[in-house]
Amino acid sequence: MQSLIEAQKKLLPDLLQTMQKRYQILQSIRLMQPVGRRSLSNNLGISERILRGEVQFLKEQNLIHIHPSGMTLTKEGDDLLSSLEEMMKDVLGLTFLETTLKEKLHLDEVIVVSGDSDHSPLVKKEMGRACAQCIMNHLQDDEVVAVAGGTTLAAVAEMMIPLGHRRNVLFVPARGGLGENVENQANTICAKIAERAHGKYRLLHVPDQLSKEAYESIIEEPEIKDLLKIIRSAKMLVHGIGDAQTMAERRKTPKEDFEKIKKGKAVGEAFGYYFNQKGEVVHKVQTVGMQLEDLKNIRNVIAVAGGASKAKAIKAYMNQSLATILVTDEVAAKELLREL
Amino acid sequence: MQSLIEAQKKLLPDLLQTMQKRYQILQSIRLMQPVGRRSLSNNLGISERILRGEVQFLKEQNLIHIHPSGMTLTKEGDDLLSSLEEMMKDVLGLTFLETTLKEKLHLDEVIVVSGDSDHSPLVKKEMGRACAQCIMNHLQDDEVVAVAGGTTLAAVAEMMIPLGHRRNVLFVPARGGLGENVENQANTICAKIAERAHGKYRLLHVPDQLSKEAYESIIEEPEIKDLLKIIRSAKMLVHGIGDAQTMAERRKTPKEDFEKIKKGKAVGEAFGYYFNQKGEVVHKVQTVGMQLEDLKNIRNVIAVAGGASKAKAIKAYMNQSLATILVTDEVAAKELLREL
DNA sequence: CTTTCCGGGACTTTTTTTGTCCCTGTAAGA
DNA sequence: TCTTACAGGGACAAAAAAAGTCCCGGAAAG
Repeated sequence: MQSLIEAQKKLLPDLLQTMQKRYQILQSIRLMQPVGRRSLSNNLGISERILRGEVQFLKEQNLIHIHPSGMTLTKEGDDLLSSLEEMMKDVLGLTFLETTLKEKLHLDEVIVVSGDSDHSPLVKKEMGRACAQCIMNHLQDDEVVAVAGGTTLAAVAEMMIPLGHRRNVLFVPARGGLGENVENQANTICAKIAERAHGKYRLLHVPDQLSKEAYESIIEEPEIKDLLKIIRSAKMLVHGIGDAQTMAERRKTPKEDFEKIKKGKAVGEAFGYYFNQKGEVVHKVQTVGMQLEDLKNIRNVIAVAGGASKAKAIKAYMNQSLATILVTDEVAAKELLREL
Repeated sequence: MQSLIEAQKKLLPDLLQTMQKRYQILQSIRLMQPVGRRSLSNNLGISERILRGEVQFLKEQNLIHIHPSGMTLTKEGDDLLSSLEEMMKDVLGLTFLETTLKEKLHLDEVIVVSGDSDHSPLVKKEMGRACAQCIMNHLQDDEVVAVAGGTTLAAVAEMMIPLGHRRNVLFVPARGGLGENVENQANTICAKIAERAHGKYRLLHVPDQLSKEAYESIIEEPEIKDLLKIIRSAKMLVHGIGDAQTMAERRKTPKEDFEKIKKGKAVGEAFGYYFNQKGEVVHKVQTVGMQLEDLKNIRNVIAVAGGASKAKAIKAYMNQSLATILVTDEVAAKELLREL
């Protein structure tokens, strides 16, 4: 197989290029459908005219459907895209990144999508799609899935796919409020994911920034107590990884905590924990729900994060070696590999 | 692998076409090197200008070398071509023909080259090349190879490759004169093959059309007797298959034999034996050397024949099921398959 | 009912491909 | 030694394909 590609490279050097272009177009259509030429060409950075040519071609191949409301993938196009996925990973060298990272980080699985999620929202969506697919691959009947917050998880939620045959899956937020905006809160995302997956969900309504006393009293509430128990029984946790400073700024972080994070030289953040380069916890947001020490009991801990800006954060978090699966993008993967 | 090709067909429909074109050009250069643009374009049926473009491309890819004396394959080009061979067989569906024929004809091996040797001398050469390669694949040290005559075998001789590491291989003609012209006689071809292979050879000098008495006396000659013994010890026989009528006409066939062939409804011929549709021998040219009944003792009986015109002859001969390997071309293979 | 996208038609410009003609150099045969 | 045939390649025009530009009618959403 590799030799075929090598031979083809020799015999048709621009084959790869063209193939990749069309693959990306199909991929983008899948992510944005139904979508028009203009917005698509904007997103892909291709001139509209040239995209039009490609679109016409794809239409002739019966890979896309053209509506007055926009373009959609046909069944055939969707199938083709699926079967193309692993080949393109090979072709683009993503398979190499995946296997190497998997070994070096001692993970069960690494998924790398092509591109840079810092620069293209589509790549972030694609990462979300890959993560959604990954969740489904590991999810079984009657299981609880804990979901964290953040913009990346929002992308996962947006791209979530139905549970299909899986029965009785419950989605819960991993932890209480962390000071995020509503759209990035674990609660919001959890609900959205569950809806898209056609699964059940329960939310954790606790105020942000609890005082010690309030914290201790709230965890005694029967309803909360019950839910916290469920959260700790989760078989799967899905969370993002953020740059420490960015996260601290985005959230309504109290001054003294901010100083603590700064002094501790935190570089990464995940579900309320701030890590320094060595992976040591320098600060944790005080809230209910899943705690770091619970992670070792969870079968699948899926971390999702991409973009060159997050490479350091990912690396720091990986030093904790609590995650079992990493979903990332090309630039982050390369950056990670460069540093290891 | 097949799915990759399928996907590529969808995404780049003219990929196959272009790839095949360039593959054929490379293949033809290999067969004709050193060769100029004009003769090459004539042979390929491509306009000279278009070939020129391709040639330039291939040069830029370092696949061919351009000399004042003509174009040659570079090492890289030759390697590429070799590794491309099996892929193209897959792509062009020749693998399917090979495996199907192999089963239906109960052979050890079937090799199908692309094209029609009736219409293109290059295809005949390619068949010769494939046969030469095949011979080498099965040949071992200290073995005797018996070689028949005919135009196809002449092509094999022309494309013969050196023995390489194989030691002490002896080439001998399979049978005595069959009435052919010099260039198609087993003796001539045997010598040529041996020379090209850098092997030894011995020739069988007996007149055509022997009378019974002459036949019986000649086989008592010590030198002849010795050689005949060697011929019968051959581990490999390489022969062509001809259309009965064509062969009878080409050779100086006596009237009564001609009638016999005609009345027996012979359709095929191989090393002096004429077969009817059922594979029954209706006439044999009286001469010394290998006889039909000796074939079952030979490890590798390689039959080489191509072109739609010979499909019936091949089929007839295959009913004898004495051959172990068939080297043919695409049209003959398809025709054979259609009839089976 | 208006606004906003949607696809697609039409035309020009640009680039690439292909056809045509001719030149110079080399190698083999006379 | 000279001729001849065939090698590759340069140059340029014609043709075709691709890309840029502008604009239109129609469906859907607000």
